Amino acid sequence: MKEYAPATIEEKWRTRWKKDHLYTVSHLKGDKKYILDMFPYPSGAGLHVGHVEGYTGTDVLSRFYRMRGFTVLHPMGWDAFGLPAENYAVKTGIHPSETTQKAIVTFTKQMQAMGFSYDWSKELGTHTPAYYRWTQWLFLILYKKGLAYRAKAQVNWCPSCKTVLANEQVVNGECERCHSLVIQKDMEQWFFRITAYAERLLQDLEKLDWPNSTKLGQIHWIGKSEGITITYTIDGSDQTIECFTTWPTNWGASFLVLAPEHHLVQKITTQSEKKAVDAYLSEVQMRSESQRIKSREKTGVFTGSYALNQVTGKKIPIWVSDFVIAHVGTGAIQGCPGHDMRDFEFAKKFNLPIPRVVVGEDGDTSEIESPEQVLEKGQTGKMMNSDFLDGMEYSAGIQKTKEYFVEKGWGKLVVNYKLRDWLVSRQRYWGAPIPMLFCDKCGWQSVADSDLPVKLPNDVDFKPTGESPLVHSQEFNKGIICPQCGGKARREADTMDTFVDSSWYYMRFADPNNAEHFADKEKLRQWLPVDMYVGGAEHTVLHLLYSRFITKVLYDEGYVTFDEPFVSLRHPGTILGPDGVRMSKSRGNVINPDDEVSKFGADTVRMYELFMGPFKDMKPWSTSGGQGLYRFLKKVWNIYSNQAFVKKSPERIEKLLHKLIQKMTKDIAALKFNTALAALMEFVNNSANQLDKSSAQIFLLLLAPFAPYITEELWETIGGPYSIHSQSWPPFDEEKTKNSTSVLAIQINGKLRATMQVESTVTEEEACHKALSIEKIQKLVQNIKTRLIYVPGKVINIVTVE
RNA sequence: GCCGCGGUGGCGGAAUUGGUAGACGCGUAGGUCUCAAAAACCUAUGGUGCAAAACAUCGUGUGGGUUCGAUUCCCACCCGCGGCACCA
Repeated sequence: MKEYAPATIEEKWRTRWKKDHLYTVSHLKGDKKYILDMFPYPSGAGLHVGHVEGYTGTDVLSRFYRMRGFTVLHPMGWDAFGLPAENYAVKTGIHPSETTQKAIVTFTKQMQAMGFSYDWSKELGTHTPAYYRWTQWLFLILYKKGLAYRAKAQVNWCPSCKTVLANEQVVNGECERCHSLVIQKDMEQWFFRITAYAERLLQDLEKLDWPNSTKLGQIHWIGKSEGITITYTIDGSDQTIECFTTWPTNWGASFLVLAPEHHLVQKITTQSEKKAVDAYLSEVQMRSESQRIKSREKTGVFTGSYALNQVTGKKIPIWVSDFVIAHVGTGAIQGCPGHDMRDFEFAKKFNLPIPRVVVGEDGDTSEIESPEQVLEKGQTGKMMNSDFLDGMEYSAGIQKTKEYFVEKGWGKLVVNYKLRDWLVSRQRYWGAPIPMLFCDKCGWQSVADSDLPVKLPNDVDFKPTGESPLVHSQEFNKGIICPQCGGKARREADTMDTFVDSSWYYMRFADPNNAEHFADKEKLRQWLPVDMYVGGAEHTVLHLLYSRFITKVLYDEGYVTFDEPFVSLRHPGTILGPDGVRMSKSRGNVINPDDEVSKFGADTVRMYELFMGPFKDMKPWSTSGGQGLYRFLKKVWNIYSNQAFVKKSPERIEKLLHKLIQKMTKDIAALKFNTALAALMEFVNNSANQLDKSSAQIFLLLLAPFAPYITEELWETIGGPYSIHSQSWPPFDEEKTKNSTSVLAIQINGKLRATMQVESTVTEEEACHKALSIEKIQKLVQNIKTRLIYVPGKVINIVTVE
C-alpha cells in the first residue's frame, strides 16, 4: 500500500488540470454563478492565511456549483497600482512594475498550489494599459456627465505619502496606508460626484443580501439627516447666515457659531474684533482637523456682530469656533445651550446665556447650570418658555417649530448627507493617468477616446515631492496640443486613486480581453451581477461603496443592465495568530501558508482553514489544528487505497449517506463549511469497514470541493472516470434521510431521567405508556400526581401537579 | 459617547420556529504495536461528590423574569471585539 504523499499527488494533478484547462469557461451553458473574491494587491510578502481562508471558501462554492450543473465564472486578478509598490520603489529604486510583476508570479504560484480553480484565461491586472485604458474611459464617462469635476477645496493631505486622500482613506485622522497624521490643505483637485447618488446608494441597500453590519456601515457613512435650514439676518449688514439643524429649539437659541472656514467670517467681523478673530483663525490653522476633533475643549472668538432671533426678538452674538465643522450642514449653527451638550459647553466657557425651553420628567425648571440638566434631542419632556408651544411634548414642539419657521419664510426643510464627493486625483506615479489636458486659452479638455490609453511613462523619478512625478516626464509631456485651438497644452499629471481601478474590475472579468469596449454588452448581461462576493469588511465605505456608485453611473448611461454589482456579500473573519492576537511581523505571530502546505499538503490546509470555525468569525490559528485534518485525510487514503469495501453497505450506512448528502448540500450553500467538514468526519467514523464501492464514490464526490487533489487521486484509484471535478453532485432521497425509530428523552419536571427508543409511528398513548413502564421512572413518580407533556420525536416531560 | 457583533469544557467550536448542552477536531491520560521513538489504532476525557461504577448534583458572562421545559425568548447589568465619533 502506498503512503499518502500530498506533495507528489498534488503536483501531478495540478499539472494535469492545467494542461486540460479543466477550469476554463468559454461560454455560458444553463444557469450561471459568478463567484468572486476581492482581488488582492500583489505585495512582496506573498499570500497570507487570511487570503487563503476566503479564497478556499469561494473555491469550495465554485466547485460545488459546477458539480450542480451551473456554469461558474470564478476569475482572479490583481489590484496592482498603488502606494505600497511605489513607496517600495522610492526606497529601493526598483521600478514598481518590476516588483509588482514579481509579486504576481509569487501569488499565482501560491494560488495554484492551493488548488484554487480559477479560470486563469480571465486574469487581469489594473496596471496594464489594456486595463487602465478603460479606467480612463470610465473617467471620461463621468466627466461628460458632469460627475467628474475639478474644484478647489479643503482636502486631506498626507505629508508622508505627499498626496491628497479621499475621506474614506483617512482613518482616525491618519493616512490609511502609512498612518501619518493627515493635514488639511486648500487645493484644486478632481472629484467624482458620488453625493449625487447618496439617496439611491442608501435606498438600494434594501435589495442586497449583505451582512447587516456592512449595510449599517454604509448607512452611517452616507449619513442622511432631515432638518431645517434657518436664515438669520445680521444686525447692520445685508448678509444673512444659514444654520442647519435637525432639532430646532429656537426659543432657546442664544448665539450663532460659524466654522473658522465659513465664507462670512471676515465680512461680519467688526473693526474692533478683527485682531482677535485673525489671531484665532491662524491659531486654528496650525491644528489639523483630527487634532481639533480629538480635544473636546471648546475654543472660540466673538465677531462683534449680532443676528436676530426671530421668535424671541433678541439680538444674539455671532461667534467663530472650530467645534463647528465647515463641511457639516451649512458650516454654521444656532447655539441652543440648554438643549445641546456642545452648545452648553461653549456657552459655559464664554459666559453666554443658557435659556431653558424644555422641562424634563423630573420637573426641574431651575436655571440650567450643570450638564445633567441639559435635555438633548431624543430625551422626553415638555416645552416651556416657548410662547405658543408651551406644554407641548418635546418632539411635537420641535415638529411645530419646523412648520412655523417654514410658514413664516424663515427656514426651509432640507435633507443633509454626511457623504462627501470622492476625491480621485493623486500626486503619485504608480496609477492610471487622468486623461485630461489643460490649455491656457481653452481650459480643461478631455483626451479623445481614440488617444486612449494615456500611457504611464517610464522616464520618471518617482520620489514624491508633492508635485506629481509625471510633471517632469519628457515622454509624457511631449507635443501636447489642445484639441480645441491647436495651441500648446499640457497633460494632467495626477494619477487616479486606485479605488477607481477596483471600482469596475468585476465587470471586466466578463470579457477581459476586449479591445473595443470595456466589456461586451451581451457578456455583461450574461455574467453580471456577481452572485457571491467574498472579501474583507474593511472595504465597507471604500471599495464596496465606490463600486456601487460606478455601477449606478454605468447603469444610468445604459452600459449595463444591473444597478447593483454584488447581489450577495460575505466577509471571512480575520485569522489571528496562535496567541489570539492579530498577526503582525513585529509580534512574530505570522503563519505562512507555504510552510503549512509543505507540512501537510494543500488539501489539509484548505480544510483546516474552513474547519477552524464559522466562516465569518474572527478566530485564532492553532498550530496543532491541522493535524486533525491531516489524520482524517490519511484515514480516507488508507480506506480507498486498500480498496477496503464491502459488497453491499448495510441499510444503516445507506441512510447515513443520504443524510450526509442532504447536510452537505445545505451547509455548503450556506457557507457553513465547518459543520459540513465535521459531518464528513463523523460519517467516516461511523461507517468504518462498511462502505460499498458506490457509497465510497459518493463520499469522494462530497469531499471533492474541499480536497480536490486527494479525491482526484482516489477517484482514479477506484476506477472513476476523469475528472472527479467534472462529475455531478450526488442527489439524495428524502425518504432515506428519515429514521424509522427515534430516541425520546424522558424528563421529570424538566430534568432528564431516562431515554428510550421508539418507532417513529408510535402514538402518544403508546409512548407515554412505555415511558411510565420504565422501572426507574416508575419508582420516581409513584404516589405522585402527574401530567404528561409529549413532544413527538423529542421528549416526554412528566410534570408533578399540586 | 453612539451603533453593530459576541461571551458555551484545558483550547477551536456544535446545538436556536424553546425539547437529551458539549457534535467534530485539538490537547491530555492510559493502552496496543515497537529494542525505542514517531506514526497508526483502541479507550477515557465539563466540574464536584464516590475507591469505582451506578447514581446524585452543579453547569452555556452576572442577576432577575416568562415557561412543563431556556445556550435559545424578555428585562437589567458586566466583560471582550469591530465600526463611527463635536454630524448640529
